Amino acid sequence: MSKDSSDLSERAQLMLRALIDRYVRDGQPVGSRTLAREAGLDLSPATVRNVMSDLEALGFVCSPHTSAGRVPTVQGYRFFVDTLLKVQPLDNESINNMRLELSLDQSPKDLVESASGLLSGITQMTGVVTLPRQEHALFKRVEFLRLSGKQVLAILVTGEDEVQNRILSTEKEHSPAELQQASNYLNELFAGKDLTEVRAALLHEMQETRTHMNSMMVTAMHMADQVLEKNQNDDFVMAGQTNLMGFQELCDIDKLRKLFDAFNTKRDMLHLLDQCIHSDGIQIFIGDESGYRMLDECSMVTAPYTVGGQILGVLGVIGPTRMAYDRVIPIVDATARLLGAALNQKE
Amino acid sequence: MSKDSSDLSERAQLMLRALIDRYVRDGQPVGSRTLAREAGLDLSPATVRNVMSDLEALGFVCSPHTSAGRVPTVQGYRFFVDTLLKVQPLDNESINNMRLELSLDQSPKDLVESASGLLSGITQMTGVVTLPRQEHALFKRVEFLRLSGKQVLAILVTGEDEVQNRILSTEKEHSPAELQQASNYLNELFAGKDLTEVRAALLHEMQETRTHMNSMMVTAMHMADQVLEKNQNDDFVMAGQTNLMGFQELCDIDKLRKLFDAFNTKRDMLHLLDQCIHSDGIQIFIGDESGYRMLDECSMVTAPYTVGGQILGVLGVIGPTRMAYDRVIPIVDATARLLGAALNQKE
DNA sequence: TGCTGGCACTCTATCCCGCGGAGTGCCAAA
DNA sequence: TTTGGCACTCCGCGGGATAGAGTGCCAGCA
Repeated sequence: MSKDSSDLSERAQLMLRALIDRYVRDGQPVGSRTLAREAGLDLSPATVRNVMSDLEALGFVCSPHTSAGRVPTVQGYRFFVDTLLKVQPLDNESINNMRLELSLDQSPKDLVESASGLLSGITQMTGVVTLPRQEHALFKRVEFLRLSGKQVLAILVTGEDEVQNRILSTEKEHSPAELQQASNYLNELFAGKDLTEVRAALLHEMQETRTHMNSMMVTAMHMADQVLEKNQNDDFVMAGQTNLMGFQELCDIDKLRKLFDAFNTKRDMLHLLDQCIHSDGIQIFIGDESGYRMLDECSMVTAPYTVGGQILGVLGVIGPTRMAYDRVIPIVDATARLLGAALNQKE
Repeated sequence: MSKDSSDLSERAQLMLRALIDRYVRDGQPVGSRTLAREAGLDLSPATVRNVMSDLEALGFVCSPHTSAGRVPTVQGYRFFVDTLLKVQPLDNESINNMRLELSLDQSPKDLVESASGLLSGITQMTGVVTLPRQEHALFKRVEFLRLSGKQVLAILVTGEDEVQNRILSTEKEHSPAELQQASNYLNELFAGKDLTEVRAALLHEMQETRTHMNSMMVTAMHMADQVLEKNQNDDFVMAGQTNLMGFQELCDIDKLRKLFDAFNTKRDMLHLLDQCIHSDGIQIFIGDESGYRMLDECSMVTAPYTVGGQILGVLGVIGPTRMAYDRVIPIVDATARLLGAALNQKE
């Protein structure tokens, strides 16, 4: 038999799958006797041991100590996920229940909360969902209100009545009439475009036609620029963090603390989630693959969610490396679809 | 010696204080020998034992088992806090550092975050701060923007440029001109009043002068009512939850989980914090005094923060029952003052 | 009357020991 | 290639034994 992992004997693959199945179920190292019974291959423990030895040589399993059974390694899980895994499709009832949960009349923010709650509720692990990016939302209109002094309140209405406001500091005081002019000008110019287009148009206008602009237009452009500048929706929502406290592999207070600290570090989490937004399907980080130490004992299964083909964000599940990938993957997948659909109805 | 706790012998009080001091420091039951050394009373361990026996009879201390030292009970801490405690005033440098942290140009929301971070950072426990109530904020103006259909965006500007917006559903479609009229009317009527006054005036107007109102006024009133109705700022910010993972008394995964779940239950936490907002000074819940099971092993020290004599919210620290109250109390107190001051500058 | 030293007692934590169970690796036989 | 057998290893557990810490009580002393 070749030592090349790419054509592992079918029997060995079966055993690896059985071993992971079993280990995922009860978290104990799996011995040859158990596996012989479990794998359904009608082999003796001794034979199983030989196969296990091969799998160990390939780095797919290892034993915590001499006389314990075997445990899957990160490479083992990886191989399993990449080539052995058969996901269990979700039954319609579950999907309908999920759809129901996401179909109530909710704002995008609420939808994201619900989705994250769903993920953690169903998987009994931690759910995470980024807020939808606004880049491709439609510019509907902008209004400016004069506050005190040089402060101006900008109100940006996008998509289907999503509202954001920012307070701008202007160089001089503007009269309400001036502000009205500015907003009229911008609304005419940009109505119906999406925010990236608006941004591009803005840049273009400011560079090319600077000479043809009167002062009102300059002001308007300048304020619009400020409004769009801060328009990064870099945030996410988590749910069910405490679910992870139930797993023995995380019962160590110290690991747990690192993990929770990581959860609270927005910057790192966003960076991690950002890595998933570009792959256009399910993405799986197993153990230390994420590159973040605090997630060493954890895996993350993510999927981007889209509206009209545009990726708006990512969602996923974080749990111990020993998770039921075949169950989690379709759940993440379905949630991403349903969230996309729910957001679509709003927009 | 009388058994009445109100006039515990001075010596016994000294010992109780010494015991709590010591126990707070290292978390181990305190024995008679240690205490004899510590209390500075030049007594033999045997004498100390007699006093301890009295303290135990009074319910101020107890021993985890026959041959362990003594540990303060909730009643012990309570008596200590109520009558023995001498708070250590904060040195000016610390206060200045804190003031610095809160003096940057920040929105109220950011200030609250900073305050909560301060509390958790300095005490190495968990900080919690409610968002400032808006009830006494000044009504500055309101604007209405027509969105699609019967949706109207209401923008309420209060205090020093605090902005809130709500989306209202109206019964019929209003033209921009109608909305302008309505906002003009309300702005004239309410400018400069605080929100409770506005609410009261609104109620009064709607009941008394209904007959004299034209339809525009009715609309305006109705919309104002909707705007104010949802204006409850029921939220809080926590920081440093993971700090609590460091304490042995909470190393039990199960307790920890209950605690964290409690933290995530907004409703309960708000209810708890609400109980503190009415007492006009430092409030201390020790152990099960809060009435919430999940906080049984925890204490909470809170103080309301005020601007111009009005209580705007509560802040505090949550930590193990075994906390250095004499250190925590002045920190909570100072933070409340500083946050009040910082908010005052903004308003 | 209050303080003290002494003494017996109790309870815990820790180490060590021995043992059974589970599982492995290797080997020789089928 | 598979299998049964066998020796070996390691973990986990229960059972003393022991040391340490601390208590309660008592009798003596100021």
